[in-house]
Amino acid sequence: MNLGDWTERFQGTRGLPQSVRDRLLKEARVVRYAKDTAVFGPDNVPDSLLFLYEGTLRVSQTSESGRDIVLYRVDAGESCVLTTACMLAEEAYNAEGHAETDLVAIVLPRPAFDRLVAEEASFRSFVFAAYSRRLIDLLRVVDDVAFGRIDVRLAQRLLSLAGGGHEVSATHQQLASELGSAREVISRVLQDFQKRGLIVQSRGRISLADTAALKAIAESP
Amino acid sequence: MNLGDWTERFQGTRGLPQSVRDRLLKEARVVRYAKDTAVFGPDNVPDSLLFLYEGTLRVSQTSESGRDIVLYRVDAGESCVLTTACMLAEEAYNAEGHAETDLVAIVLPRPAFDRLVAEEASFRSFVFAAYSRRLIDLLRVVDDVAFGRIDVRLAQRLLSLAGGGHEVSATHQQLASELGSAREVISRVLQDFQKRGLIVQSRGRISLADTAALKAIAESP
DNA sequence: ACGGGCTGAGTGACAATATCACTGAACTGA
DNA sequence: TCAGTTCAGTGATATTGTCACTCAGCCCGT
Repeated sequence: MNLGDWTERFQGTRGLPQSVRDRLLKEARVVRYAKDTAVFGPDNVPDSLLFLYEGTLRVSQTSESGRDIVLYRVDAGESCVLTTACMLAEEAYNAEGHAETDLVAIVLPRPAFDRLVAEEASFRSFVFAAYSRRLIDLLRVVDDVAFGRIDVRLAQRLLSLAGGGHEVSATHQQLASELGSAREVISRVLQDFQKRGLIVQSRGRISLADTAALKAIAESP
Repeated sequence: MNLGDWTERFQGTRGLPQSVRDRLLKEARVVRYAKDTAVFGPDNVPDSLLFLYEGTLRVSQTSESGRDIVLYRVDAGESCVLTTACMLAEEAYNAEGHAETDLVAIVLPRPAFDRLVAEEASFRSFVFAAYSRRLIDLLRVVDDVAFGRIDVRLAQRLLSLAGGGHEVSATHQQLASELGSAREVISRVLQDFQKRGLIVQSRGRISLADTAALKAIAESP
C-alpha cells in the first residue's frame, strides 16, 4: 500500500532536497498498527525511528507494582524519538507505546536514520527538536507528579482528552493510569466533580457539563 | 588558563581525528564556576553545549510553589545536553544547573556544535547517547516520584550521596529537595532511621551507621 | 562571656492521597 | 437468562504533605 509522497507531511522532511526525499521514500517502510495494540515495549524494542503519519500513539511507563503513568502522546506528523533514545542507550527501560487509534507509521531503519542525520542539517534540527520536546514533556510530568494536586491534574486531563468537545471515553482506571494515581482516588474526585455539577458520569464515559469551571480548577495554583 | 588537550578526557571527543580535535581546542572556551553558584537557570539560558571537565553539576527543577526536585547530576567527563535541548526547543522550562563543587567546564558554541554533529559520526553518537541517558534518568525520576515510597527513596539517596563512604553532608531541607518532598517528612523518616540505629544525626550531617540495613531498605519493593 | 539573630531540626494537628478489602451495578456472551 | 466479567462506590487505615509553631545550636559583634 502506497501513501504517495509522505515526506510532504512532516516538518522535518518537507524541507529536504528532492534527492534525499526520494531516498527516504525508497528506504522507509510503511507499517500499520490496529487500535489498542502495542507498538513497542520492553520485550519488543524497536531499532528504527518511527514517523507517525496518522493516528495517536500513547507512551506510558509501568512500575514494578503494575501501576502506570502516561508520559506523553505522539500525534500525526510527529516522530517518536524515545524509541531511538533507548535503542541508542541500550539500557533497560520500561516505557511502552500503545496505539490509541489505528496507526499508519513510517519506519526509518537505523542506518538510513544515521545517514540522514549526518547529511541533512534540516533533518538533524528536526530530530533534535523532537528530543527537546520530549525532554520538556517529561519535565512537565515530573513537576505535575511531584507537586501537582490530583483534582487540578484530573481537570486538566479531562479537558485535554475531550479535545475541545464535551465527552471523554475512559474508565476511572484509565484516568488513574493517565495521572499515575489510583482508581479509588479518581473515583472520589470525579464524584466530587459530579456533585458540584461539573460533569455527568456514566459507565466508561464522562461528559463535561461545565468546562468553564473545570478550566478554573485546571488553572488553580 | 590552559587545560592542555582536554579532548583526551571525553569519550565523545577522544575518538575524533586530530584535525577536528585541534579545531575543538581552538573553538571551545574554558569556563569556571565557583561551588554553590548557578551555572544556568530560567533567566540565564545557555546557548552552548557544556562539557564538564571537573566537578559535579546538579540539575534541579523548581515548582511554582517553590519546592524543588533534583533531576540528575552531571559528573566530570559528561556533557549537559538539557541546556542544548531547551535552547533548541526555545520553550520555557524551569530547570536550573547548580555547581555542587568548583567546576571546570568547556563551552562549545552552537555553530561549532552543529558542525561537529554534522561531520563526525563518533561525536554524533556521543551526543545522542547523552540525550538517551538523560531521558532514561528522567524516566527513573518519574517512576520514583509517582510510585516510590519515601523511606526507600531516602535510603537510596543517602547511600548514593555518601558515595561509598559513611558520611552525608546535607540538611533535611536539602534532602527533601533531592526527592521533591517536604522537610518535615524527611525529618520524620530520618528520626525513624536513627531510632532503628541505621544512622546518627548531627546538625547538617548524617553518618550512616548500618549501610547494610539501609541497602536492604533501598532495595525493598 | 553574653545576647541577639539566624538556620536547622522537632512536633502536633490536620489535609490530601494511596492502599486494602470489600460490595454492588452494569454490561457481555453463551 | 444467567454466569462471568468489568466498572464503580465505600469504609478503614496507612502514608505523605501542609501549617503553625517551638526549641536548639551556631555565628558574630560587643
